[in-house]
Amino acid sequence: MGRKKLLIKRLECAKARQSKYSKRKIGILKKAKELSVLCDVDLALVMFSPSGTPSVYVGKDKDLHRVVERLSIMSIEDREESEWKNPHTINDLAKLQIMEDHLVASLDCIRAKKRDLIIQEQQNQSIQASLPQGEPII
Amino acid sequence: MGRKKLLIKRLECAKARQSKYSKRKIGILKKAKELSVLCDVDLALVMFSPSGTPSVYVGKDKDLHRVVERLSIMSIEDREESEWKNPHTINDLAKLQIMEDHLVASLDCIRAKKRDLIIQEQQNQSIQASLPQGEPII
DNA sequence: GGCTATGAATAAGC
DNA sequence: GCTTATTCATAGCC
Repeated sequence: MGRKKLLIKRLECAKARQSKYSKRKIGILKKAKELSVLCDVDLALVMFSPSGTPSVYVGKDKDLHRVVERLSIMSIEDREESEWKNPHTINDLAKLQIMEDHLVASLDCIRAKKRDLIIQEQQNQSIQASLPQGEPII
Repeated sequence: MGRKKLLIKRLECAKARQSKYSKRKIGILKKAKELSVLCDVDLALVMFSPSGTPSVYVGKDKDLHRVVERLSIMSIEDREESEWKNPHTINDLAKLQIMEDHLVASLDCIRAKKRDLIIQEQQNQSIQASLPQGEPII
């Protein structure tokens, strides 16, 4: 769309990339929101500008939020690691700490779920064992 | 766009939601890919159809893949949990175990990074301490 | 899932 | 960022 047809290949000029990104980011964020609302659908979109700034849209399921946050943090971390130039070590340590905290919280959550499931399974088995004999449940 | 202007609100007919999703999914996936290629940008898009099938596009940075996979698994898990009807407990336990393993691996990775940073920081300090006195570095 | 009329997104240019 | 000529995505149909 636009005055001329544009070939979809990497724009070599960095300035052009940033400019194009600024415009199209708005469009795709709108599309994501429309799709999520119209179709009542779980959706997550994360993008990083050429300079590394993340933009996020998460539709409907708010549980996706936490995962997407982690996605953003991890990717920023990866980017800075690859641009490893200055010793902003304290800042990086703080970010790692945040990531670690997030992961520990997620682990706690998952292990709690596991415990619940195991307990529930045991209860099901004892109920089944105490039932009068009938057709075996498959 | 289209024959009439469409208001952006949840389509009440489930059949219409699925149909609309099928069409717009193609459009937004194309947009995501174009943006990622044109602007050479890291991007992740995950959607779940009304019936729960995930569609994914990840552009450029393949490290996002692992996180997006986890995003998909976790969201499927959440969905099935909310549709809690049949005791397919074993299956759920297996999924939780996969998630736990992923998280543990991520934690190991992050803690290793932390150790490296701390050691590096200590080395920087001892180098600095052994330098001749000059202007303090701020 | 394919077909058009139409509304939207956006390429160039300011 | 704002405007406008164009191309693109898609609503309603089948």
